[in-house]
Amino acid sequence: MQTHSAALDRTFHALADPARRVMIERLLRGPATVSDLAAPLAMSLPAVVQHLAVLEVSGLVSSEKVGRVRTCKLESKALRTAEQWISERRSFWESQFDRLGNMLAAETFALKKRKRRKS
Amino acid sequence: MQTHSAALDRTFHALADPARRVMIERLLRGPATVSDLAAPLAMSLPAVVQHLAVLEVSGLVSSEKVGRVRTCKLESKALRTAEQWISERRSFWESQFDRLGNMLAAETFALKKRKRRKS
DNA sequence: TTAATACTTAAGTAAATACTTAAGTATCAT
DNA sequence: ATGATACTTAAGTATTTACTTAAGTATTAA
Repeated sequence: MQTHSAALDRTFHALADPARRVMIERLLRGPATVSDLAAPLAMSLPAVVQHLAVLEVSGLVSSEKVGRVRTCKLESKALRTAEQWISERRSFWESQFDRLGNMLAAETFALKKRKRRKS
Repeated sequence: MQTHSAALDRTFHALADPARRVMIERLLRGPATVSDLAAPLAMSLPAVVQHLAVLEVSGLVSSEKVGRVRTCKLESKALRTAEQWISERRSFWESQFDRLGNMLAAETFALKKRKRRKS
């Protein structure tokens, strides 16, 4: 379990913006140009290019320029890594206790704590 | 598919910081006090409290104060929502094409584009 | 060759982030 | 009552974000 990961920082940060998620959504349907990505967004082209840079640095998107057109596409690896981080932790958490077990664990924890304090 | 979600913004943003992920990691093992969460982190207590606020606003963590001690615990709902957003998109993307199909789709796209341009 | 297209670069700004230190305020233990 | 504990609040700062407008630079089309 590696929680200290600059890659995860970048991926989650990239996903934390609605404009960038809209761009990802568009790329799910297939490759797109910068203009294509900009079309549904209420902001200037340079702003979109900056969002694109965040997506590329995170590894979520790659792009290539041919002629004057830059074509962007999704890279599933980063998405998979982020999903895995969450998934591993969520399933650990959910399997560890059911609703009742959770309460029992909390009691145990409180008890141990009291003992530790006294010593 | 709802990509415009302030809740997702907050959850992904909360997950984008290594200190906050360490705090989550600690909470996977069970409830913890603010001091417990602060212990492994190289920063002041107020800084930790600020991170905790981010986690609480995102819904990833809840806390309750009893006496002078605030006890924090994980809430799996937000984690599940974030995981779902990624999972839905990744599986859509991955099922849509295999490596070869992907290339074919890219060709088709380029072709359509050329036609559009000519009309 | 000229004009339009598709970005790109640069520079500036307002707001949000991630901290800090200093000074509180309730509890709890003695 | 007094001091120690466990936060809390306030206020300040450096950096990063998320934009903007203006002015480029290649390509492509006419």
